[in-house]
Amino acid sequence: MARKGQYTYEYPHPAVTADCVVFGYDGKELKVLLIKRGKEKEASTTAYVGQWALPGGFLDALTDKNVAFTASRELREETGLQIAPQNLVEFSTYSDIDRDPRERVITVAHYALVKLEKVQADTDAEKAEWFSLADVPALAFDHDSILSDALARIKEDIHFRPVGFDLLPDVFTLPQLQNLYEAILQVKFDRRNFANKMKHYHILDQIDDGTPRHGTRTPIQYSFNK
Amino acid sequence: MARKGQYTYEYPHPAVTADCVVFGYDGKELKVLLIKRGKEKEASTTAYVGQWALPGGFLDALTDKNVAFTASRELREETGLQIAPQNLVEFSTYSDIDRDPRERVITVAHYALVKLEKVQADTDAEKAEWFSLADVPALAFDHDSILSDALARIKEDIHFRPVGFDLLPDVFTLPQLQNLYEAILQVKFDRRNFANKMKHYHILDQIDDGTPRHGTRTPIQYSFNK
DNA sequence: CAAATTTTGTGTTATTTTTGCACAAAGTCT
DNA sequence: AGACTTTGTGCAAAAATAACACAAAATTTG
Repeated sequence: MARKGQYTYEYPHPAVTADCVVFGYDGKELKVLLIKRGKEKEASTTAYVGQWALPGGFLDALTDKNVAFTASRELREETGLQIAPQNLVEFSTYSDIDRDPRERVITVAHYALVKLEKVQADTDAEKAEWFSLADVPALAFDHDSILSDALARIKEDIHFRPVGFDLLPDVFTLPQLQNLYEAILQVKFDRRNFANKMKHYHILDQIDDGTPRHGTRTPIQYSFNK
Repeated sequence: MARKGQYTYEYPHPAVTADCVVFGYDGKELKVLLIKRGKEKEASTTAYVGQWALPGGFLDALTDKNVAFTASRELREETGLQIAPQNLVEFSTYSDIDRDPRERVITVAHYALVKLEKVQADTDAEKAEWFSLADVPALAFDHDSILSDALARIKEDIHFRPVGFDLLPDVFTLPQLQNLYEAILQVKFDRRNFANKMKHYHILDQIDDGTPRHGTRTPIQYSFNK
C-alpha cells in the first residue's frame, strides 16, 4: 500500500474517477446495475456508506491507460462483470466542486449495454444488484443525475446505433425487440408498423421459418445479422 | 504564487484541464480559434512551445465551480473572448496516459459557437488567431483529434439544435444559412428544398418584405424568432 | 374441460415528408 | 452592351410514416 502523502504537486489536483451505468434487459424492463457502498474496506471510501451507487472508482494515474480502462477495471472489481473498455461509451463528465464531500473529484461517466442472461451469473451478489428503473433508490453523490443523463443519452443513441444488438439475447422475438424500444423510449408503437420498419432495415434473420403459421401465439425467433 | 510541493495526496492524482473548440462563421467558411503556445510564461507550460493549440488550461481545483467554468476562464485569459460556461458544450474527455509529456493530464473538451463579427474585435491578436478549417496546422498534444471530434459532434447536433442561431449574425440571408449548413455537413442542398424546409420550421422572420420582388440578386434578409 | 382472454402475425390505404427539377429577373463583371 | 452569376419561386414523383382490423394459437379462468 502507498505511503501517506507520497504524491506532491505544485498545484492542487483533483481526483478522477470513472463511473459506469450498466444497462440490462430482462425481456420486460430495463435494469441497471448498482453497488452498495462501504462494504469493502477501501481507505478512501468513507462517504455515503451503506447507500447504493453506480459502480466506478479512482483512476490509477500511473498505470490506467485511459478512463475507459479505469471504468472497466473498477466494474470488474466491484461487480464481477467483465466489459471491455471499448464497449464502455463515455457520455459526460461531472465536476461540480462540492459533488464529493471528501475532496475534489471529477468523474467521467460511461454507459454499457449487456445481455442480462449472459452476465447475471457473473454478478457478485454480495456487492452488486440489478434494479428495475422504477425501483432505483436514492443514489450516492450525484449518481441520480448521472443515471438519468445516461438514460437520456441512450434515448438519442438508439436512433443511430442498433442498441438491440447489445441488450437482447442472440435469439429473440419481434415482440421482445419492440418492448425494448418501448421501454427505452417510453412510447408505444403499432405492432405492424414496427415490424415493417424492422424488416426494412434488413438487420434481422428469421430463424424458425419451417412451420406453417398464420395466427399463432408463439412468436417467430430472430437473430441479428452481421 | 503557490509554494512548490505544497499539495500532497495519498494516491497519485492527474491534472485536469478544460479545452475549448470555438467555431465561428464568416459567411463563407467555418473558422476555429487557436492559440500559439508558450508566448505566455506559465510555469508549467513548457510543452509544444511555439505550436498552435486549442485554448484551454488547468482546472483550479480549489475555486473553479466546474470544468465549464475553467474553460470559460481560460478562454478569456488566453484569447480575450468571453463565453459563459453554460454556452460551452462538453462533448468528450481525453485521458490517454501519454497524451501530455509533462505529467498525467485529463482534458475535458468543450465546443462553442460564436458570431464571428461580434467577437472578432475581442480576439487578442497577440496570442490567438482564427483559422479556416482547411488551413489548420498540426496542433499540439492530441488537439487534432479533439478538433475533428468536435466537428463530428456539431454535424450531429445541427440536426437537433438550431446552430445557425449562434453562428450567424442577427440579420442574415437564406443563402448564408444554406452555406453554413453546407460548410458544416459537407454536402450540397437544392436551394428550393432548403428554403422550403426552413420555412416549414417557422423559425425565420422575414425582415425586408416591402419591396416588390421576383428575380433579384440581393437576397431577402431574415432573423431568427424567439 | 369449455369459455374467455391474451398474444401473435399479416397487408392496404391515406398522410406526410423528402427529393428532383426549370425559368425569369436583378445585379455584377468585362 | 453583352455575358455571366445569383436569387426567388412551385409542382410532381417517390419515399417514409401513420392509421387501421381480423383470425388463429396459446394461456388463463371458471
